[in-house]
Amino acid sequence: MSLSGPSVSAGPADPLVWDSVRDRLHDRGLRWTPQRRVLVAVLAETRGHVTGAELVERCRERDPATIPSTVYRTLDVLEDLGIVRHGHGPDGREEYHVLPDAIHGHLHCKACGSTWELEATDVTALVRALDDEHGFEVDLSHVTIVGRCRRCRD
Amino acid sequence: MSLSGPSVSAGPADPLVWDSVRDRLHDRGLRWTPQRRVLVAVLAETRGHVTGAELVERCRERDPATIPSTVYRTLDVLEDLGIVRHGHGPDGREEYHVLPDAIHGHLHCKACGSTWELEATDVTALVRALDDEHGFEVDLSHVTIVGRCRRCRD
DNA sequence: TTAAATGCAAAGGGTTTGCACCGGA
DNA sequence: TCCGGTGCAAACCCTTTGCATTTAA
Repeated sequence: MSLSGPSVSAGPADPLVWDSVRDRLHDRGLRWTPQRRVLVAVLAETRGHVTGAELVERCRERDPATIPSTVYRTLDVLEDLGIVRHGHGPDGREEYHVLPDAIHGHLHCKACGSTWELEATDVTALVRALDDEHGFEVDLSHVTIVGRCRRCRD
Repeated sequence: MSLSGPSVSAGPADPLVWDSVRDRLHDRGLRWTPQRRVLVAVLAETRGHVTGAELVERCRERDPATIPSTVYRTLDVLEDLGIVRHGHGPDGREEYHVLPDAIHGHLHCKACGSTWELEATDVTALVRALDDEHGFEVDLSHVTIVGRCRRCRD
């Protein structure tokens, strides 16, 4: 488990992954537009998870003319490409995970609102048990476990 | 884990629990109104989980004059009494769990949409590991794990 | 009597949709 | 040229809030 702060942490991502987005769109006959460039740029400096609304907001910082529906439609496309995944956060909102090759879930403290990443190794036993006993295949990227963190338990 | 069907299963609950609601409200200086009677009656024949919207709908079946805000406000009160709990389902909506004395989470198949209850024993290892390693106390009633069930994995 | 609860209406928030126009390839 | 994308606006859905009115106790 790694601390990721109350909401989201950001940092530069592997440029190669993002450079390829254009080509992957072209391969499918889809287009590389200025609006998509903005969203991809935003995603490239995002680590962890963000809500759709947050992405809209960040795109607007780069291009005030950003339209929400365009962002959401592009997110759909990028999800098809496997570049983002979406799940639902503790507040029930759409939550996007960037670069799901580092698949993880989330731990959320309902007392202080902090969120931590939950790595695959943390839930190995659960994943294996559900598979063995019920044949259920867990989609970890979609998991958010709510509770209280150590500090808030006092 | 117990099968609960694609959405919700219903059945008669322990009458004693529901009879006491009136008294528990009175103990707090709160009131036993016709509208609350309707909601409690609906909850009494509900097992598992329901969304707020579903509860509004079922109340309307009994009393077409049902107002959503009243239902949601009463749900808040009942949550204070520990009679329901709420979390967030796979679609991100408010989801209420009835009679949390049988606390459980949920398994949701994103392929067929079925939902199963996840009992405490299914996640013992996870709960213990998170506690031991990170001091995190899991609120199982808030957990929904998404993935694919045995049938849909083919 | 009187604080709690209701009804109504309106706002709220994030997300989705329809449709005419625009513009990458 | 032509189909995919965009902008805009409106719709959507569930949920929450404010406020005057009603009602349980």
